Amino acid sequence: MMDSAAVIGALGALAQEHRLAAFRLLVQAGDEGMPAGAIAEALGVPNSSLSFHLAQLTRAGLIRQERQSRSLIYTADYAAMNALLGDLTENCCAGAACAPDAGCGSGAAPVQERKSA
Amino acid sequence: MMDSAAVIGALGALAQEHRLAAFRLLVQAGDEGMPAGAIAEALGVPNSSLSFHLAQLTRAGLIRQERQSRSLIYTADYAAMNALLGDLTENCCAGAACAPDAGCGSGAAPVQERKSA
DNA sequence: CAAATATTTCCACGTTCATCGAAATGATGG
DNA sequence: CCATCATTTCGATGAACGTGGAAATATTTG
Repeated sequence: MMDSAAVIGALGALAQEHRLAAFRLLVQAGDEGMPAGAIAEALGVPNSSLSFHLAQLTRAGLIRQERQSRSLIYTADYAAMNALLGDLTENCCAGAACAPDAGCGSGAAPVQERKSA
Repeated sequence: MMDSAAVIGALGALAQEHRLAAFRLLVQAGDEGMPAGAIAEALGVPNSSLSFHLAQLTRAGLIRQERQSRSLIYTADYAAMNALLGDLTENCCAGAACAPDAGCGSGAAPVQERKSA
C-alpha cells in the first residue's frame, strides 16, 4: 500500500531516458548488480550525470547501493518495483482488461540466469 | 510493445500529484468518463491548471477526450494503461517476485458498476 | 603516506515544468 | 446574433530538472 507520494516518486524516477535504461539494466543484471562505472559506460552517460540519476532512483527506493571495495554496486529492488506495479494495477483495474499477463516468461528476458557471465 | 519514448511519456504523465489523482478518478468513473469541470472541482484545482494536466495525460495517450455538447468528457484509456503495465512488468520480471497479483478483485475498487450514479 | 582507482559532490548553465488569472474559443438556447 | 456556460490557450513567473567538467571523498595498494 504505497502512499501517493511514494508512487509519484517512483514514477518520476523512472520517467527519464537514462534512469529507465539504468533500471532496466539493473533488473537484467540480477542480484549481482552492477558498479556505477559499468552502468555509465553501458549507457554512454558521463559518470557525474549518471551518479545524479542513480541517486534519484535510490531516493525513490527502486535501487540499492552497496560498496564492494572500491566500487559501488547498484542492484534493482524488485520488491519496490512490484509494489509500484501492484499499486498501479489496483488503480487501473476497472473491471476492464485487467491483470497484465505480458512478459513474465513470454521470452522477453529470461534473466537471472546469466549471472556467471 | 511500447517504445521507450512512449513508456517514459506515460510514466512522466502519471508522475504528478494532480495528474495521478485525475487518472485514478477517471479509472473509477469508468466508460462514462467525467467532464473537465467535474474533475477540476473534485480535485480542487483551478480549471486552467487542470486543463494543462489533462492535456499532458492526453498527449501521453492515457486518457481520451470527447465532446458532449458543451462539456468535454474525459475517459481513461485502459488499454494504454495495461500496455504500460505490461511493458513495465516485462522489464521488472527477473525471475524474482513477478506478476503483481494485487488489486484486481481483491476488494480495492469494484468499480465499473456504479455508472448509474 | 603517496599514487591510483571508483564515484560522488559542487557549481553554473539552459531547459522544462507547474501555476493561475485573464482573454479567447466552442457550443447551446432564446 | 447575443448572452451564457464549459474549457482551453496565452503569458508571466518561480521552481525543479538534466548536464558535464572540475574538485572532493573513499578505498585499495606499494
